[in-house]
Amino acid sequence: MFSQSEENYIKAIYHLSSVSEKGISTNAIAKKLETKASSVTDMVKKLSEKEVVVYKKYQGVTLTDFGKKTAANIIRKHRLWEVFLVEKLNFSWDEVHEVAEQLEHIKSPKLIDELDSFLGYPKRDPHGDPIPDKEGNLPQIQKSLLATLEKNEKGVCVGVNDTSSEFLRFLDKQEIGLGQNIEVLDREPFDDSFLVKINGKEMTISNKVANNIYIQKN
Amino acid sequence: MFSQSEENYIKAIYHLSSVSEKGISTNAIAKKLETKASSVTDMVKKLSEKEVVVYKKYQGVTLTDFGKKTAANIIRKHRLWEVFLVEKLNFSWDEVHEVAEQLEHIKSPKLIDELDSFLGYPKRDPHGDPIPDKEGNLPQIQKSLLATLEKNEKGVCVGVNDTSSEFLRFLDKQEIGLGQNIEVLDREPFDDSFLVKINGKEMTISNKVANNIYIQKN
DNA sequence: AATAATTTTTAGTCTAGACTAAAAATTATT
DNA sequence: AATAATTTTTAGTCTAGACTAAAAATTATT
Repeated sequence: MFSQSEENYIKAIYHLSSVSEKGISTNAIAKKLETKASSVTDMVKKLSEKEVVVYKKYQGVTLTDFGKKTAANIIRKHRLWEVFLVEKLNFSWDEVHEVAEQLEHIKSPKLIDELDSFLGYPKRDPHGDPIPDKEGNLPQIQKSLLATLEKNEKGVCVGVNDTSSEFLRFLDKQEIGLGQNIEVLDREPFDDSFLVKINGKEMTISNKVANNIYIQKN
Repeated sequence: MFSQSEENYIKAIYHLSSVSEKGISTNAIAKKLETKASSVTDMVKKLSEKEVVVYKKYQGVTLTDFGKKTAANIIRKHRLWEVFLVEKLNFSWDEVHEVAEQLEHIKSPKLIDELDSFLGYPKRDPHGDPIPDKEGNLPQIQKSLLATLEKNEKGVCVGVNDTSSEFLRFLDKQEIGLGQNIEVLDREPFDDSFLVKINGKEMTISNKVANNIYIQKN
């Protein structure tokens, strides 16, 4: 059994691992968790004791298989709760994150199994991210950043990179959402912006935005 | 905003207050929370600082109006989550307590309002206890312990005193549940047991059990 | 290769919330 | 009313998890 604090570290390391592939630095973890590197060093030693991570001084940290499974389980809970909030409690996708941060720490296997069943075994959370199964397997869908599409390529919006309320509310305002068809009509070299057709509507999209929308090509 | 620990103290004091009416002793609180009186003294000073309780050394503790409202809010959350677990997630009434103990600490007014609405604004939790409204008002129904009924008195089972899984599972086994009609056919002076008819079925009930079932007389 | 800059760890503190043992206050008993 | 028993508080510790400042190690730069 892990404390909330330990769980937050495990989750942070997991998320950082999916980007960098090799040892995660204490600094990177500190930044993600808005804490200090010295606090991270302490915690990482503790997690190493508990066989959650492998840690060698000055070498950064990697999750063990046990650690990965633990992380997947926390993320499973987080994402299932997000689905619940949006589908059942009228939350919008930009409101769910901080509540799910709390709910993910609730300890009860029955609760989460029943919730999964109650929600109809959803495969994705409201931001398009896949929900790990009970064993911690996370179906990896292949998706591309909108920013990587060439002129005339088409696809469906399947996820977002930035999940901040600011970005999500921006998408709502632009009426951009999951499941919509997107076609790149043109790319503007001057500012790397995109002329796209989203759900039949033409619009210009900045490079920053294009770097935060995931597309499944078709 | 209160810590989980502070919330647990507030809740404990609230529950003890409904029994005793006057200053709650640190010892009583310690017993309820399975901690030591010295720890309680410390916490009670802190809660007094925060205007949640009135505390005079050696005089016990009483909740302020603010404290009562805070307590009612925690209990509201606890009981709404219990309804959710039973109605939506197939928990039985003896399984909900410890999960609700965790869920009651989740901080999100929207969450709890939406949950209330999603559940259809329930008035009672699965054990028959009333759910405080948003303002902290708790509709007090008048109910009597089965043990206080005279021969030939009748009523409906509306609640339980002991909410331990052991007792609740015992009631399940005896097929005794909320909403059922109960009639006292006879009282046995020898062991203070009761001969009752519950839902048409005659049975003998010990004094201990009769002291843990609430009846609304009719 | 030596030095400078950066990152990471160590050593020492702090706070919340628990604990034990002893002291102080209250309540019960003679 | 004095003493005994009980309850409550105080004083001092401990642990988890945070922090700062300094030391040590690593990495980058000349």
